[in-house]
Amino acid sequence: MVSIVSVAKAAGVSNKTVSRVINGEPHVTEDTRERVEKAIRDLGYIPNMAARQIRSSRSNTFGIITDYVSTTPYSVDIVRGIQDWANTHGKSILMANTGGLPEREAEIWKMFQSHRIDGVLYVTMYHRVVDPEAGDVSIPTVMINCRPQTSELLPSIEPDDFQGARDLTRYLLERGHRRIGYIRLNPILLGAELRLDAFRRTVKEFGLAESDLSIRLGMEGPVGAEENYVFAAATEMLQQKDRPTAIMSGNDEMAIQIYIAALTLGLRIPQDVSIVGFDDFRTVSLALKPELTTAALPYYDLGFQGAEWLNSVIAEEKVRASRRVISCKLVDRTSVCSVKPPE
Amino acid sequence: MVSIVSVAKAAGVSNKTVSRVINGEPHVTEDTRERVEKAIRDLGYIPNMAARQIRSSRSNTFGIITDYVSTTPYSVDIVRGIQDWANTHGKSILMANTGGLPEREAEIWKMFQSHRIDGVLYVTMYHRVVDPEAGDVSIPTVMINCRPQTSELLPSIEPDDFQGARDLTRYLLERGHRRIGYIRLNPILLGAELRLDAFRRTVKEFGLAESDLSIRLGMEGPVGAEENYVFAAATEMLQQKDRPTAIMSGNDEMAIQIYIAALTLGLRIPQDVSIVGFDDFRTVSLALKPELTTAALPYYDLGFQGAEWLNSVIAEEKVRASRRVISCKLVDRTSVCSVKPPE
DNA sequence: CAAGGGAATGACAACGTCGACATTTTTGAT
DNA sequence: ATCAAAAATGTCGACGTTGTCATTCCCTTG
Repeated sequence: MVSIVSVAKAAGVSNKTVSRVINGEPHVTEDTRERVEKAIRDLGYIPNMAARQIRSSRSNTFGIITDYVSTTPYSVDIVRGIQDWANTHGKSILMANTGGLPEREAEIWKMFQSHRIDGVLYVTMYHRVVDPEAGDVSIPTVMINCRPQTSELLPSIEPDDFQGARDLTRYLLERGHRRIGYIRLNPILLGAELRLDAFRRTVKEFGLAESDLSIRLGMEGPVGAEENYVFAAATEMLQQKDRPTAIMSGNDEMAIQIYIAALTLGLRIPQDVSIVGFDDFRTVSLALKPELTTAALPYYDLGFQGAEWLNSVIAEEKVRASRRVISCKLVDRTSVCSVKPPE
Repeated sequence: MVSIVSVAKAAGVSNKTVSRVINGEPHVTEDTRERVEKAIRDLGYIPNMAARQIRSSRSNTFGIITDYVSTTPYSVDIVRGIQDWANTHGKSILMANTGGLPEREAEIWKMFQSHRIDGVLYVTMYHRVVDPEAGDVSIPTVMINCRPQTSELLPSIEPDDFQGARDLTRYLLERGHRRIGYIRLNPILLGAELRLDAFRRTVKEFGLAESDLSIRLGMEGPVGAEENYVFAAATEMLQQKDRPTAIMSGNDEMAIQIYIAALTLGLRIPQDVSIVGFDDFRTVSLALKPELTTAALPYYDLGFQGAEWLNSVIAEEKVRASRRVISCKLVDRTSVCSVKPPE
């Protein structure tokens, strides 16, 4: 393998000079620099990160740990965001997936340490504690899309589910909807509670009574094997005498079933029922006709900013635990229409 | 940082002996081994991959290059398959995304070489040539879910779109369907042609005439910004006098629109129209009611076997180009019903 | 008890890079 | 032309590991 030494030989200079050129250090004549650069090109030399790291004890590599995230299609954008930041800042990404198995997670931390990664991005779907294995070693860590259960041990960055759901609720209220259905997300998801809470509060602030609301559980159980009540719940909800004029869906995916339930009952969307989703999972929200009005989860930004944050945590060499929240943008499409105020 | 030297000191042996213990080499007394292992535990020693690599010029790391794959939610399973194989075989995964930009791809190859990765898994959605930048350097590479355009330069592993579509077509024919609609995938996708071809041939073998078929283009244009004709095409197709009794959808995602079109026209699924998808993108296929009969793309296996293959290519140190194909499993759900044969 | 042989252990160098420091060359002011 | 300061370049060692080869130890055999 061509090393710095061969380049030095070819260019007729010392290794150190080559090193200087590679790292853009000063104190090199323009002439020498060019000669070295030519030698580098000719020999196809590429610096050896391992050797570099062994000297500097900096690997310029971030680790990503995911649990089921890579299973849930929406959140690939988190990873894309991280990659984009890393790529444009000369960092590499080492990636591993726990599949939810604690023993595998322990292995992964070990593997990461063994690569002497500079920091970890811990990406999960759940509100959970980072494995002690992790906490012991003081690798800078930023949690993305989740938060440490044990108070504020680690920095975390999350979507603002509350704000997203509040905006969506207001959106419906402003358009005259007064009987609103709500089909709940699987309660094990961190967002479930936040969204429902936002819905309840916003609606109450506006003066609606509990009896104007139809709230149903859409799903429950472990990820990948959940019980699915959405279709049944939506059907039942829409057959009520005073059926809701609008339904908020826990997420976009569940909205598919609500659409089908409504259409099967012969209801038109949005004239007879308006529907809003959550996530802006475009595979779904754009496939539905009429296209789904929803709140976009800022997955890409979560990843991008998470990586950026991790980098600064590493630079400052102290982990300032705190929580950041990124807002969800309301995406206004065509699944909602206005309702005449009651005479 | 605690190194092999500190362990040796603590255990009162030479570094080499510690090295022997770590790598499970013979010629170490049980007694010594235990003493060393204790020292390792006490000090929390973790081997330094970079140093190891510098000696052995083996990084035990695979690189994954993706283009838009990580954007398309279905294919995250490829990555999961790779990770699972890697994890259970002591390999690490370095990951990068081109976003379709050739210049970034070049950078990524450089980054990979700089980490001296052992091999590359090239994962894309398209039928395309690997960048010359890649071909020059002789890093063992396996292509997943795509194939090199220039004949058989590199090993590739793909889903058997043809077989999947043939099985699905037969499935419909066996259930008495004789007028069948087909809504085509975006032609830039490798699978589009294969699936349509399989459909056409199977139907012809069976003796149907071209006039029994309604074939429409569902989407076209660049990924992420495609024109979407599915809903319109399905609506039009289902309004024909002799409307199809079954529709094959280019993929599951497009089936959403077909469902909605059918329901909006007051047709029942499957009694009035049967529908089949492709991919088994469970987020969709299980959300649709009735649940969608479809052909499961073997994404996980593609990744898992791709990694395994790459490993053997590395071991043999010669790249035997060839193509492997993994079959698609038909997933029989409830979106199809039998049709009485014409009297 | 000596010799021989294998098992256990150790000393040392080398991998590729860069930091600390040393040396040489150039520059500029006198 | 002289000399000091600055710039350019070089030497050397260390990072953590393991391969090569040497050394020490213990056991077997005669």
